[in-house]
Amino acid sequence: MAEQGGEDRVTDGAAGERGARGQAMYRKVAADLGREIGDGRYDSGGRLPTEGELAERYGVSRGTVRQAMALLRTEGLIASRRGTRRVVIGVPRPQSFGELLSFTRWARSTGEEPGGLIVATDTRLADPTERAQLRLPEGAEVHQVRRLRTLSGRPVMLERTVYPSAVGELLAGLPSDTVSYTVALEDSGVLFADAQHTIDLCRADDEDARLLGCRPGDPLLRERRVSTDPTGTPIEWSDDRYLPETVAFTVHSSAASGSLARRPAGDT
Amino acid sequence: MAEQGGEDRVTDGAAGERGARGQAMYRKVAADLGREIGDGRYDSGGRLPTEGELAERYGVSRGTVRQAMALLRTEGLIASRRGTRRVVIGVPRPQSFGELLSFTRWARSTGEEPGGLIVATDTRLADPTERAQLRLPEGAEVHQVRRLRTLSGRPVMLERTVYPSAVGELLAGLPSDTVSYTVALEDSGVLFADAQHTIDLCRADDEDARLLGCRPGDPLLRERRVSTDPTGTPIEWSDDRYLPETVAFTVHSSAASGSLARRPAGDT
DNA sequence: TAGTGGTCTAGACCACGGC
DNA sequence: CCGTGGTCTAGACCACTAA
Repeated sequence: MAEQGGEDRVTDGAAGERGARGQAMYRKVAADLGREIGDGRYDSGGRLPTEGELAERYGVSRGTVRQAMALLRTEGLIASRRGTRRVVIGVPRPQSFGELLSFTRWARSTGEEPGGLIVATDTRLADPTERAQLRLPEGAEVHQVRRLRTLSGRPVMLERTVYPSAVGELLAGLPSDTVSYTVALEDSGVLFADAQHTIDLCRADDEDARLLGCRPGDPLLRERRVSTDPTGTPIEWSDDRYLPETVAFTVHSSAASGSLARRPAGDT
Repeated sequence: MAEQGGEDRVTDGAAGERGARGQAMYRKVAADLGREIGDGRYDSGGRLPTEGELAERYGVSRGTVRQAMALLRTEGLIASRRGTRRVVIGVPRPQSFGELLSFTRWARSTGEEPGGLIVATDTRLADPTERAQLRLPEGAEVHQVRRLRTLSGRPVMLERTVYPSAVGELLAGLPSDTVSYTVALEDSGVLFADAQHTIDLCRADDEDARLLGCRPGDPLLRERRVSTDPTGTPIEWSDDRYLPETVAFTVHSSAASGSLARRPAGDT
């Protein structure tokens, strides 16, 4: 009767239902509840079923239900305290991690047509900042790509991304009309697992202005990001600058965990 | 030998060490490891001890160690996969949830002297947007406060915060020189548990310009936020506008959970 | 093949909220 | 007082990585 599982694809044969794609049971429970919340089955502020009820409904133990709840909590859908049932505090954000890292995926999810015009590519020695961000040794090379990103033909963002040479070599072999480097990398087995973002306001330099169609000194919303693969190895460092009125970032934070922070302006 | 615990203050008598302030054991383990990571005891990219080692070191079960690890993971300090030890991918951010919501706490943590000049207060019927954000019924009243925030006397941010009337009444009774409303509210038993933030770029209106000392139309970094208490009830809705070069926001996101999202520009 | 984390179970006691 | 979530234990099997 033991019910164990891998993250993907399960040999199965064990008891219990399983998510359609063989996902872990706690993920299925979380996904189901998230969907129900999104469908308005619970009012905002409404009470969820108890752990015991859910455990019985899905035929799992309380621990598994709690794992599902922890997921929903970090996603900002529910709040919980001892003594009372969990309550709904938010709706599912349709944004996946993939859509956050990939301009192409994000654009498509909003119904727009993404485009990318390569402005320049460059392979050279990493400077000290790049070495620090990508955790590279002295003398290491990096591959830089600058691309103008468009939504339905309209310039929206200028992207300057630096990759370690191993990743850069994969990119160099891609067809020149590749829209999404992120997707291409994932197809090559380079998986994105974590990212650290810094969001602030900056001023357009000459290149920004020329490509985005604004004037030097005009304000831009800047997102800088270091992404790492599942082994913790940095695989990209990017500086993305958006024209005003094109994008907003949303974050959930909670006393329980907290991934958002405010910092004095400065570098990195 | 059972080791259970409340979140604060524990009757104790049970086996095992406890954090100095009677915190849960898994929080102590997480805090210890976070400190060690911050002290450079593990290289970035370095491997952590195994679950078993940590369980033995602290005299707890593997489940408790895993709870601690889950915390460190959501905080962006470590990455983990099946088959290999966890690795360090980040350093502890000194920002607590409280410092994120309270300008005063944040300023002090950076060594600056925070100030707040009340520009206006207002009690009136909530407009439809405010009712939606704070989940108030038609006809409900809100209390609005506008304050100019300063760092060491220098204007930095203009804060427009709307509170439900119950909270507003608490604020109305405060001394006029109260620096931190957030701290005052917490002292009154109004606790902050969750917040949903939206970060984008906006243009200074006439009031912004007059108070912040810039010109109308100048760019500002805007953070809008709805905070809820542990019961899931919204307790504030705020629109904070920062002068450029004063602040940056940092966020960690991961494939496992994800609290950051990118959205097309628009309302809320 | 051995080491290590991912998933799950079954049961226990406790703290808190609300009736 | 009772319902509910928070914390913890002890043990199990599995999937994945690396030697």
